[in-house]
Amino acid sequence: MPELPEVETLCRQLGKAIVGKILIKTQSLDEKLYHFSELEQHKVTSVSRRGKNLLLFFDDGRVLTVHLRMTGRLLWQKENGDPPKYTRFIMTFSHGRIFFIDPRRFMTLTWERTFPAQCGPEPFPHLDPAYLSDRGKNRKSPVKSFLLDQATIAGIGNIYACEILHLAGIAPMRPVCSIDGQQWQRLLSAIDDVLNKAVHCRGTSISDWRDFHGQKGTFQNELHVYGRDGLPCLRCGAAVVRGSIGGRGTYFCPGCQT
DNA sequence: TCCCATGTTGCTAA
DNA sequence: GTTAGCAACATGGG
Repeated sequence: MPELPEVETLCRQLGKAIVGKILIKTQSLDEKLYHFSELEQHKVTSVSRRGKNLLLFFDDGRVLTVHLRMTGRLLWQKENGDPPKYTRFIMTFSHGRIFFIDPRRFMTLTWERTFPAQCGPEPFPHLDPAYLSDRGKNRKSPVKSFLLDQATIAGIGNIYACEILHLAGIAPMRPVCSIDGQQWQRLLSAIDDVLNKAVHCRGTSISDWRDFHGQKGTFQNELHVYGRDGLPCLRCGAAVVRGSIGGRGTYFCPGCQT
């Protein structure tokens, strides 16, 4: 579910709600995971994002790294009341609670002195123009797999990879090493445009994504290819095709992505 | 019933 | 060393 724009949205909202506040209590509603009573009575000093990881820094120097995987959500609630269905973990502050909701239970929480980051550079808000083409110059793998590789770039997922390649006019199965200079420029600028716009839209609510306050994002209204197989391309009118690359559903326009 | 799913990891084989 | 493919994780929705 959550890719960079969704995690960035949560990061900003969470920062406003809990930085400087003391975590009073934690509760695990999933016996399989999450026994973090050591977090209690510590103050949150800052909140940041690394790729799709959300990082909560505490005043004892440790970091809680939250990865939402496919269906994880965080929801802030000021009032008392029952936790929503699929709530797996609860953090209680003096002024509200955070529900960690995850139907599929893939979400991971790790509590360490350092955060795990075998992540490549951040594409948001900007990426070094020379980096991508240099890293990709000898690679034969499909450019879409390259974009999804978190060690290459941190934070791009399946929806935004499809949208970025469509905006750049590049077919997703193209070998990375076949991308020419002008196409690298288009790719860079498409990464920049798509991610910045998606952050501005507070993410893509295609099925169940909601932000920290339960609101839908609006980028689902801006999608040009993702989920549009059989429908006309919004740029050239050809029918959008759904294929598979690296085992992931891949939407592209055979008319204007070459 | 079958297939799909916004993610990651680990294994196998080419 | 690369790379592609696939199962696994666990569950809901169409």
